[in-house]
Formats: sequence, C-alpha cells, structure tokens
Amino acid sequence: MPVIDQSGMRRLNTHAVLRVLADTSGVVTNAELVAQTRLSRRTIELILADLIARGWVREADPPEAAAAAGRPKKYFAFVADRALVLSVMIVPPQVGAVVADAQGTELARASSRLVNDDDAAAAVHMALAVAGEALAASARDRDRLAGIVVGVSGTVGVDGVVHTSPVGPEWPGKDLRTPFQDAFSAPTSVENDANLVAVAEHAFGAVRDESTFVVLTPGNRVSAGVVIDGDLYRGFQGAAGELVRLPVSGPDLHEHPVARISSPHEAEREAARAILRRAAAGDEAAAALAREFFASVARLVATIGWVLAPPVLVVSGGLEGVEGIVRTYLGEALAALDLPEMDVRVAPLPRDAVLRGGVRFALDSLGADIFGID
Amino acid sequence: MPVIDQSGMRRLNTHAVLRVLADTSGVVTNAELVAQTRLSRRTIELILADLIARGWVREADPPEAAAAAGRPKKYFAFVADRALVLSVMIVPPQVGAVVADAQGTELARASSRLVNDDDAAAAVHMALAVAGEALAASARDRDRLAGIVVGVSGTVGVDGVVHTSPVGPEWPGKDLRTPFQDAFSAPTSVENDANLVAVAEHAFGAVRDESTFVVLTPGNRVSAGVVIDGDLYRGFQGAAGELVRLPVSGPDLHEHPVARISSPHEAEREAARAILRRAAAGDEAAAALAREFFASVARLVATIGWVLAPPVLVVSGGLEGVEGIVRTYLGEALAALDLPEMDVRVAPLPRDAVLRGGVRFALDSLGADIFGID
DNA sequence: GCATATATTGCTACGTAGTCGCAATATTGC
DNA sequence: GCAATATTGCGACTACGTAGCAATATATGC
Repeated sequence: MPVIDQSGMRRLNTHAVLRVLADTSGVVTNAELVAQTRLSRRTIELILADLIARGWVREADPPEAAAAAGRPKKYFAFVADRALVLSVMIVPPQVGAVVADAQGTELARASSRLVNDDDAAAAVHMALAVAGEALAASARDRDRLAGIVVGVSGTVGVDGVVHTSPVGPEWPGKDLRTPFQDAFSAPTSVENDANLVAVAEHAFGAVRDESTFVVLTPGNRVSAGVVIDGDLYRGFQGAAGELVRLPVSGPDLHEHPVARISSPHEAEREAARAILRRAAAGDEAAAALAREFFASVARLVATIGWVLAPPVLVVSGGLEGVEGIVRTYLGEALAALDLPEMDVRVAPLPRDAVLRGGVRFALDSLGADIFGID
Repeated sequence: MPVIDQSGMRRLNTHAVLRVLADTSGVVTNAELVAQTRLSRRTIELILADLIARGWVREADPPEAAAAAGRPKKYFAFVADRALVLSVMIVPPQVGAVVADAQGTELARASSRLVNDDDAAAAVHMALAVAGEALAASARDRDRLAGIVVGVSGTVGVDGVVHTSPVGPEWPGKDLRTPFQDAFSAPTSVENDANLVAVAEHAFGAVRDESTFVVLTPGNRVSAGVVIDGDLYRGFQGAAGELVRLPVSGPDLHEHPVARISSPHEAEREAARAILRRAAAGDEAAAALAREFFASVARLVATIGWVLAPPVLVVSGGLEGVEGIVRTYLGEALAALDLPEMDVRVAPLPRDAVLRGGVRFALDSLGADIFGID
C-alpha cells in the first residue's frame, strides 16, 4: 500500500493537471481546469505557475471572439513538444519511424525498405538511420526524447530480445532494445507489431469504445493482440496471441493462397484480395478457397472466444476494400460454429497502424514519467 | 486522473496502516508500523488514536518476555472481527458457507447436501439457511458483515445472474445476488467456482509466488480460472475459461470415464481415480483410457498456452493421491505437442478451495471498503 | 534502595499544500 | 464616463505530515 505526503500530493495533482492539459487540444482557462480536476482555483493557479516555470505550460493569447463582460480570462496552452516519443517499426521489408510530441501529434516521419528480410543486423542498422532521419526532420532538441517503442514481427521478451520470429532464423535472440537505447539515450521498449496494432485499434480504430478486446490478424502471419482493461496483455515471453502454432489453425493453412492477406508484402496481399474479389464476383473456385480460409479463421475466433471471452473481437489485416466480402464469408463460417456471445467486428487496419500504435503505446506506458514526475 | 486533498491523503495513509495491521498476525509496536509504512511516528500515533476511537485497533498487553531497558513499548492489536465476510458455495450436491474476519480467519462454517441437483430454488433456499447457520455459529454481530461472495458452477454475469450452467436447465437466468444481498444486507458478488479455486491456488495453493497464471480443472466439468496481474479475469458474461464447448476437447470427452475426475460427486471422482491407479499398476486397458484422456487435456493446455501464454498453468481438480500418476500421463501427452514455454504444475485442490477462495476474493474485492474508507 | 542509562512516548513547533473568500482589476455595455 | 460583471490576485485559515525536544517508565549497576 502506498503512503503519501504533501509533496507526493502535489506531484499527483500536478500530474492530474498535466493530463487534462495533454488531453486538450487548444487553450484552456483556469475555470476549465478547476472543473475538470475538481481542485480549487487557488491550487490550479499555484500548479500552473510551477508548470510555467518548468516549461510545460505557457500563457496563450485569447482565442478569436472570446470577449465578454467582466475581467478577461487568462488562457494557457500545453507545451506539447517539451517531450517527444519515437515510434519505430521493423516489419520486413518495411522500416519506418515517427516522432510525436507528448500529445501524440506526429511531428515527423521517415521510412525505407529492406532488400533482404532475414538480415537482422542490416534491418536494425536501417531502422536506426530512419529513426535518426525522423528525429532530424522533427527539428526538435534530441534530449527532449522521453521514450522509444520499437514494433517488430514476432514475440519479444520484456528485455527487448526477440524470442520467436516469422521473418527468418536470424531474428530470434536479437536484442532490439539496446541499439536504440544507446543511440538515442531514452528508455526503450520493444513490442510485437500485432500488439501495437491492437493499441491503434483502441486509440483510433474499431474499438475506441472498449477496454477489453482482442484484435485478430488472420493469415500466414496470424496473431492476436490482447487488451484487458485498457492494458496490453503480453503473456510469458510476449507469446500471448501467438496463434501460428495453434493446432486448430489447420496444418497447411499458412500455405493457403488467401492467407497472404496479412503478408507484409503488398503484392501478396493484393493477390489474396484478388481471390476474394473473384469469389464475390461468382468464381466458384475462388469461393471455395475463401470458404476454406474463413472456416479456419472462424475456428480461431471460437477458440479465442472460449478461452478469453472478450466482449469484442476485431478481425483486422490487409482488408482494404474487401471488408464486405470478408464479413460475408466470416459470418457464414461463424454461424456454423458454437460461439460464446461476442461482438465480432471486421475492420481494415487503421492507416500506419503499427507506427501510430507505437506512439500511443509509448505515451501510455511512459505515464507520468513523460512529465518527469516520480 | 485522481486528485487528492489532505483528507484523502489521511484516508490513504490510514488504509496503509490498516493493511499492515491486517497482514500482521500478532501485536505490533509503533516502531514496526513506522518501518513498514514509512510514515513518521507522529502520524502513526495520530492514525492509531483515530483507529482506536473507531474500533479497529485496541491497545494490547505486551507479549511475554518483552522486557528491555528503557521505557516499554506500547503494543497494538488489530480488531479483525470488526468486519466479517461470508463465503457461500453452491456446487450441487454440495452447499456450504464460511464466515471469516477481516484477516481471513475462519470463524464458523456450515454445510449441507442437496437431494436434487437441478432444483435451483431449493439450492438457494438451502444456501441461505446454511449461511444463516454459519453466521449464527460465528456469534458475531450481523451488521458487521461487509461483503458476501457466492461461488457457483457455471458462468455468471457481473449482475449475479447465472448465464450458463453445467448443472441443469433450471439454473440459467437465476439471480443469485439478490437473495443473499437482501437476506444479509451486504454487498454480494457471485463468482464461478473455478475462478474461486484459482484465487485459492493463488492465496494458499500452488501459485503463491505468481501473479499471472491459469488454473485448469480438466474433466467433464472442465473450466479454467484466469488470473492476470493478481486480478481474476472473467470475460464477457463470466465466460472466460469456459472450455467445455471448445472444439479441441474432442466431442465425447465429457463422457470419458476418467473425465469424472472433476465431478462434484465424490463417488464419481473416486471411480476416475481408481482407473488411474489401475493404469499405474500396469492395467493396459486403464492405461489406454488415461492416455486418451490426458492427450485431450494436453490439447487444452496447448490451446490455452498459445492464446494466453501464462507463465504458469496449474492442473487442479480431484487429484488427491493420484498427482504422481497425473503428472506422468500429462507429461507424456504434453511432450508430444508443440507448446509455448510454460511451467505446468499438477496440484490437488487446496482443502475447501471454493469456500476459502471465496473468503480471499471477498477480502480482495472489498479492498478499502471493508474498513469503511472511501 | 537509589542513581544512572536507555528506549520510547507525548507533545509542541514548523513547513507545506489545499481551500475559502474578499478586494482589486480589466473588460463590456449603456 | 460610469455601472455592471466576471475573473484575477492574494491573504487568512485549516489539515496533515515531519522534526525534534523533553518527559517518562523501565532495567541495571552500585
């Protein structure tokens, strides 16, 4: 049980004020902060004075057409770029990086492509370069960097070491935390890319309204991101949701033509989508493939359902433009199975899901640390 | 984000002191409380004075042979029975109740047997009577009752209404919360019995050292209790871990003779155990049955493993006296499968697991409420 | 039995943080 | 310009935790 003294109380209340500021886009007044924090105006004033001194808040000009009788309000604005986060993606053949401020606003990005998926050292080297590029492009002081998140295919331990990888044999055992931590001197965490997709679906995707859900990306890169009460659940060695080796998938599903729907290679995704479009257009051979594939996806959904019973399950992946077809075939396949009550949603990946999820995750996991509190 | 003022700070610190007191069996001194809470002695003194006035603490006699140079210490004792919890179990044909104090010490118990498993109304009636009996036997003031937990077979919504039941068709739809809440006027929650077993394994069973684990009770009453970061995970409508309808179980597993190992009827459990003992003694027919059953259990373990990757999975159930045999057969079956890294433990049910788990769960879920704080 | 050593208590003084409320102030509307 | 008004600025107050000194109750040595 935590105990608290006056200075701890002040830290807590300062954090609450900063949270409100960070969640507000424009300028705020004293009165708004009082209403949202339930602290007295005097306390808000004192905390704001402190935050201004520490560079987190600045007095702002009143917005247009904000004139009323009485003494005019003071307006304050959050200095969002006083702290930055870096979100890096290493999903061969793609490498990317985004720099965002403490509000999650993207300030800069950079990306590149790898020539050889399995060359882990080259991939890390490229990712470091791309991250440096994005940081330079943000034109912000590097020592404002408060945290780094690296999203990568495969399972990763809390120590940032890749445990298993669908990419190639050179990846397991690779430490992805240290290079970034050393290069940019900021606390770094490494996460499975599907987990970051789940965070993205939560923050700006199909489950904005939920706090417990599973995001399933079916296909030859099948995996699931599990969020429970708003927190990612990783499992031991990050292996939660690693459904590739689940017996129900069916032994040769990974070779299935439609399974390429979740490939990181756009050409393969497009080939899979083409099959679905042909199926929808009446091609019987394509329809048979689709039924076969989604019967297997449905078995996965049922398995997750009976083990975890998430209120909501999102089927996400390379579904741009074929959501309707997916919904139809998956719905048919699900109807044939015994399922617990749950809301199965089909959604395309939010744009830049891994990188944007990484930004969100970095901000969430840094918590109060991003403000330099406790 | 929570804000806090001085009175909130005092409540928090009072709670911390109460927690230390509740976790301590004997008497404590001022100095011990200072060391454990990191509050100043003065603050401890003031909080203790308040707690004495409110009846939670009394000054106690010094323990034997506690004489040393200097002014003698003051000793304080926690008045554990200032608040009580009631743990009720309705697992036909068994009904039971335990009354415990705020430290979880059992003060009284009562139990009975039902004649007809499926008569839900009679079962509730009986459970209310048994609970009243236990309360009377505790010889404590009834208005000290701070919370009630009812453990029942099947899935239960957060509203205390049975959702699905392995017992019989009369159970789904039955509201189990209201009768107890009304009869004893205390906040009541209804939980799946396997979940309470998981809590018991955590508190005094095979996973005392873990905070994330799954407790799997295989057999015809197969179900799993999922604990994540120390908290029970229920799933939508309490359906998490409801593995009965999972395809991998195999269609006729529920009829399997060894599956009776988790029956609530002792005679059936004994019959299943007898088969395992015969198998261990060299009976080939029995061994074949055992292999068949544990192959199916192993598939369940693998499924849970790939979905959740719990660091630890406990196989629990009516295993008294046959743990070794179970370990052997399960070990063999697991070796034949592709599993994520996890620690699979075989453990007998802790004695009175459901009722004792219920007591623990009641205390945990009441949190600070049991002390009347916030 | 009395003085001394010692550890703990009882209590006062103090600093910090949140709240309350009054007077000063800057603006609009007439 | 003057009244009306909403907000600021700030002093007074209270609650809580902390620091530290003096009083106190016991054991021990002579």
